[in-house]
Amino acid sequence: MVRPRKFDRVDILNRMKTAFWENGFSDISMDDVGRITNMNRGSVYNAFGDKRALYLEALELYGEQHYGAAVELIKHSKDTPSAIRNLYGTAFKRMKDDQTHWGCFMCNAAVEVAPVDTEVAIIVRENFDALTKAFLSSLLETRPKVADSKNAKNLAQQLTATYIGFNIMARTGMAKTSLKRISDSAVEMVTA
Amino acid sequence: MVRPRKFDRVDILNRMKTAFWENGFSDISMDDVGRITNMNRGSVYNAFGDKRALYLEALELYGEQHYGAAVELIKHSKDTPSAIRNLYGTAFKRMKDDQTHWGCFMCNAAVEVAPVDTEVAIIVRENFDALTKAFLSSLLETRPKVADSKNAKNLAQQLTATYIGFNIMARTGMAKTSLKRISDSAVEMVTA
DNA sequence: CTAGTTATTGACTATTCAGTCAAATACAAT
DNA sequence: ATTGTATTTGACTGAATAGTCAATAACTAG
Repeated sequence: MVRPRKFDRVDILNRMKTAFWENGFSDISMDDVGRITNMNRGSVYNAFGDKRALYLEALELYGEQHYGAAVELIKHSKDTPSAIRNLYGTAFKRMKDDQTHWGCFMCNAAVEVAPVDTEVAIIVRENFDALTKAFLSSLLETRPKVADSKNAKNLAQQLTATYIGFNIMARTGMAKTSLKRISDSAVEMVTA
Repeated sequence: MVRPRKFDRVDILNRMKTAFWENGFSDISMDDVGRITNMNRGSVYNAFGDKRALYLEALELYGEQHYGAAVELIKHSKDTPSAIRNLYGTAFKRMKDDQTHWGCFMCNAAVEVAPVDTEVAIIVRENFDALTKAFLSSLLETRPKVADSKNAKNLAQQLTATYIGFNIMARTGMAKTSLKRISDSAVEMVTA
């Protein structure tokens, strides 16, 4: 009855997730989008709306994938120190796969877009908060002594700030030996 | 002998520092620059070169002012816990003055420009490193027990990461009560 | 007062940008 | 095979972009 789509929506969003992650919102043009997705300009507008809507969907996908995975990883780690090791381990692994240093799309959105787009600001805060909550649960469940001696909520919030700072520093091309210090210190921080 | 300049170079750079800090590089046009500085387009090019050169000077000025001040503040605080209290105290004070949440120009540059401009990347890393060195000196000199029990270099690096994360989160408009947790936890971390 | 030097001015270019649209197309149900 | 419907296409628009330049203005040393 209808002409079928030539493209896979999820595949397109994954490609745009990567592109926006690397280059930000402003430095990706709709011409770039066409090249990256192999879609015609008009088809993109027909399928996704405008550039901002496309960015929003890509960012939400990133959140589900990366922050969702981080929360799960923390939840299923045997205790907070190993949760932190696992979390930073995946970040380091990604830096190896593609010699570039990408940092974190959510953090980039916080800097570039959140101040001028309340919807983006909300998404970013929600994802940060989810990470903090995961740290907090982990502490309360597996490190009650640490949680008690240090104010668990404050500590969880700082662990999120540390993770964000790590990703910003990674994006500047800072040496891995320096980056490693951050995760080591974070581990030490939650080790009774 | 020569026609004198109508403008004060330092004043112009301070204005542009604020503008780039708030809006980033891509979202400030040369028309904006003209409006912000009350300078004619051509005069800007004559005085500063191109947009990138202007951004570089503004960023370097920010580094001297803010990171320079932070390093001095840490150096002249009586110990690391109070250094951290003082550092975050100035950040909170600024957030009060202008109800907006600016975060940190250096962090914004790390995200938006550093990945595509090696000179900016170097400036950003240098400023981050200066902060880390200041934390390290403070620890070694005023908290030798903490420094010894925890690996001071790792800890100093994490304190910088925490500060960066704090500024990114501030830029998303996160509640001050949540932000306060970060600095409280950082203080707790260096309290023997 | 004049000459020499640099700053200012605003109009100009050529490019890039996000977004639009009418026409053509591909399919599947009948 | 025909028809109905959503998708694709590429040319189009108008606005915004960074950067240029020749003419003009302002000052001061002599």
